[in-house]
Amino acid sequence: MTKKNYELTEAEWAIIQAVWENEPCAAPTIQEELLGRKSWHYSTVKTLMDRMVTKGLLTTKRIRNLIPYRSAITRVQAQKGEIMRAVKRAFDGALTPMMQFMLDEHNLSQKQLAEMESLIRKKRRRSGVRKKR
Amino acid sequence: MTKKNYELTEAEWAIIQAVWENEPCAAPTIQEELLGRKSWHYSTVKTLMDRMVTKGLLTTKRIRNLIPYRSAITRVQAQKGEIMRAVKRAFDGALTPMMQFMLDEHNLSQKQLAEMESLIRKKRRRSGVRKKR
DNA sequence: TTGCAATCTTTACAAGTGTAGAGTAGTCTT
DNA sequence: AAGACTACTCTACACTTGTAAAGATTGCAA
Repeated sequence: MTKKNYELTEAEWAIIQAVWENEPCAAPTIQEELLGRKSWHYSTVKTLMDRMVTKGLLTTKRIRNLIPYRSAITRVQAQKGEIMRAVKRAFDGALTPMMQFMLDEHNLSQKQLAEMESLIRKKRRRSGVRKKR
Repeated sequence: MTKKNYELTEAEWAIIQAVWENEPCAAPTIQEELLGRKSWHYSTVKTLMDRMVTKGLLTTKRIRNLIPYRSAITRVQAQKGEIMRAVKRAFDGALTPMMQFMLDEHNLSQKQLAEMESLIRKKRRRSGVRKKR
């Protein structure tokens, strides 16, 4: 069971998002894709991507003179990592306090609150029946 | 209106937590306080703290040979910063999706869900009356 | 007043991160 | 086959972060 926690840097987030939407894809694709948001030169993007391969965030397999990249982790994994990071640092690892904080500190609209509520209700009903996975 | 977003590093979190609980306090105090969790030497702690002063995370005012430190930001500000960081990077800045993700991906207990629900309900009632601050 | 203990200052260094220039190697076109 | 493209490789450099040793000060105790 892999429980590894991925913590991406700002730049890595930018890259991997582009990869998720284009994989398999070569570095030039990503560089172009990112233009506008990030004005990174090709070598910048390539360097970042290669480092990400080393870290296990992306994978590659050379095909002649082309190196297609793929993501090695899913968006969900990355999102989880980001949340874990926050909860660990700022809330002593306790998720509920973090969620309560969010409810308190960010004023959500009536509609958002309503959505959350129905979501929770659904969840409660389900988890009453289902065994913890 | 200052809306600055503070993003602390791991080490900075450790330090500032100790400061919040002891301020005003000198560097040696913090170093001792942290022993056990972090086996940092005095100069390590002092360096970190001084850098944090430069960054505006702590403040000081020398009194003879003593330099008492105080936090320059509140716990809530720091927590907000941490959350903002996550929501910006991983959820495109949208808070509700992030909360929904948390509900979905981390299986909270019945009790936790119930707590959340009542919290939201309370919030809804209140925000129905109150003007958005 | 001398010395010791407590505290602070200065300097350093390795690893990680953001950023990129310059050069090399396949490939396509004429 | 030579030139032009395209994609890749290598190397570098500044800044941040974690970590700390060694030296300078200050204040109190004897």
